[in-house]
Amino acid sequence: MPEGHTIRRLADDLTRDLVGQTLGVSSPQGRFDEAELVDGKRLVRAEAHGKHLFCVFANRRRLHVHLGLFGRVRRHPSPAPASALRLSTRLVLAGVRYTYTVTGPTACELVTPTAYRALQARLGEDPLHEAPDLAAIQAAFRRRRIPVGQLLLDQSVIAGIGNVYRAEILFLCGIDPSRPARDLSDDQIAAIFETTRRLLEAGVRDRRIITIAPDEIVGARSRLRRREAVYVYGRKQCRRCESALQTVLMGGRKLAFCPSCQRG
DNA sequence: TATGTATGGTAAG
DNA sequence: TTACCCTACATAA
Repeated sequence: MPEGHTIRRLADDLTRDLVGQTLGVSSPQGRFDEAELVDGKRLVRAEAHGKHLFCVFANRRRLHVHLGLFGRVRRHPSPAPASALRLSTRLVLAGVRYTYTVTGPTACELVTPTAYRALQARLGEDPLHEAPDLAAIQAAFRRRRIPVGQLLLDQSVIAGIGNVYRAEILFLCGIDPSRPARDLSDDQIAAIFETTRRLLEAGVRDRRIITIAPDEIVGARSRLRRREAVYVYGRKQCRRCESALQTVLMGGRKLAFCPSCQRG
């Protein structure tokens, strides 16, 4: 589930459902023992930066959640059914009408202002934020000779891209993933950035990753299977030209690309 | 029941 | 680069 769009959507949902309310905060699993420090406090704000979620409480405590690869968030009507509070549930945020539960996160902790600043400092531009700095991204590309396919997963450059979006962005921009980042033109970097923003925004709206053009969708969007919703990720053949896709391991993760559509 | 895989990240070597 | 952490689900046996 979790690339940048998921977390932004989650922050928006929490803002709508829980902000302004006094929350019951607990950890059935017991591994988030700081829960008691914000239990019974009013939630003031929920915000996303890349794949990181922050919840600020009225007592100025700040909750940091990172879902990692396995983390999942579920929303239940309050009071949550007992099945939602199973032993693997790390975090419960219980509001008036809705209760959110989190399982399997990489991080679920209260952060000090210092730790928060350190975290922000190593996160790059979030394309979903108000005024992202394109020039800073272009400068970051210039500094690196690693393959662009590897750079796109570096959260200190652009925050929020994951393995699915990486493959789709490079495809849509027609860029060979192996090209050194510093060799890309400013226009290509700008195109990568604009494509990232467009896809993430669509992901927030759709609550899922759909990268194909609207007019390519046949039938109901809800019945669109994941493999049919993308051009290259998880596929064997290019959705556009039917060429056999190539797969490389880049940044330790599988990356599929179309040798015919991505020569630039 | 066991195995493999997954939209992520950190820390050790 | 590798090992490791976190959970759920699909598929194999």
